Amino acid sequence: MPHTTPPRPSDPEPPATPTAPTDLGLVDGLAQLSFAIHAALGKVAAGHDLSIVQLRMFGVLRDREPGMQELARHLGLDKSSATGLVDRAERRGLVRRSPSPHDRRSVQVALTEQGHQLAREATVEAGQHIHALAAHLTDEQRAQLSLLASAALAGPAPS
Amino acid sequence: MPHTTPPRPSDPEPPATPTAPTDLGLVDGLAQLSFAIHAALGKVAAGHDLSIVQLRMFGVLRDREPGMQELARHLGLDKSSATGLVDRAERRGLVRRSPSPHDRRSVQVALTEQGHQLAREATVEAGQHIHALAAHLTDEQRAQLSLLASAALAGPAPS
DNA sequence: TATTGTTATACTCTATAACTATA
DNA sequence: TATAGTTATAGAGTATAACAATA
Repeated sequence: MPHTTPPRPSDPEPPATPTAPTDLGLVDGLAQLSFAIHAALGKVAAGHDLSIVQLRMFGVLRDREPGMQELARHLGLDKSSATGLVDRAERRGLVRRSPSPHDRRSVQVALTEQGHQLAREATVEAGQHIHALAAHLTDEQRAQLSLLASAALAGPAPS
Repeated sequence: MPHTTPPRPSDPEPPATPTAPTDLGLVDGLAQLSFAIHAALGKVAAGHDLSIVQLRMFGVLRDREPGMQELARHLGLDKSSATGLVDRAERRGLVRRSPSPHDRRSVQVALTEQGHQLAREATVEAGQHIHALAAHLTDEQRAQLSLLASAALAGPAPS
């Protein structure tokens, strides 16, 4: 587990040498990039009084109206965890449970209009933050990075 | 509520068209890659009955013997959060608190030998997992990805 | 007065197990 | 029996506020 100290807002010392692109290596580079992105998404979420998990749930619900079990599966959680997640969002009027027309045991989870609005805003902000991370790369570098990230994800990865 | 992170005004190219297709690739690609890496690190941590945060703490303690406040700062946490973190690790014999020789208010947090052993193992495993994510890229692509990730991180930390 | 660390409190997130109501 | 969802419970992780000891 690489160290990956996240960006500290209180860091007193500005970088003395601005442009010294040291290669951290694949593992450390990706790990640190991952934490940087995670931190950025956390800020976006916090700006709307949400957690990262809530934000991911909103991402899932943008395109779907899943049942609780399916929602949990999308997020990699147990169904009981999804219950609380949806409870808290529902209390704030961001999502809604509706009875499924086909199965009386099941519910359909959907974003409310307010939830959709928030999801749209957060999507834009997340894009800005992530884009800012790559702001000083050239256009070509950004394109390459985008391509390589997609390529890595496309592979038969998981262990 | 006190979210004072406005979008970077220095962004040179605001999206002229409503739906900027070029950026969506970058943003989604990096976001998903970030989650994939996070998940991989989570598996490594879980394999040792640790959380990702504990794993990061171990990374910090590999090179340092910080005080509680400094440890918290490295992890981006409040000092009160670090108390519990260290408590739980100490109960398992993985870290140790020692009185600071210079400041009687302060303690020094250090890995025990068992903690060091675990940190070494986890480092190796994390490397393997991240490598597996990029296993089907060519050597050149991996090198590029490594370089681009480092370059992105080297830049002026945004937001 | 300021700083270091802990405690008290409250909340989110998470899983396991047990429960209900369907199927 | 099997599945969908909830509840009960327990624990980690987090922050804020208040506190004690020390600087």
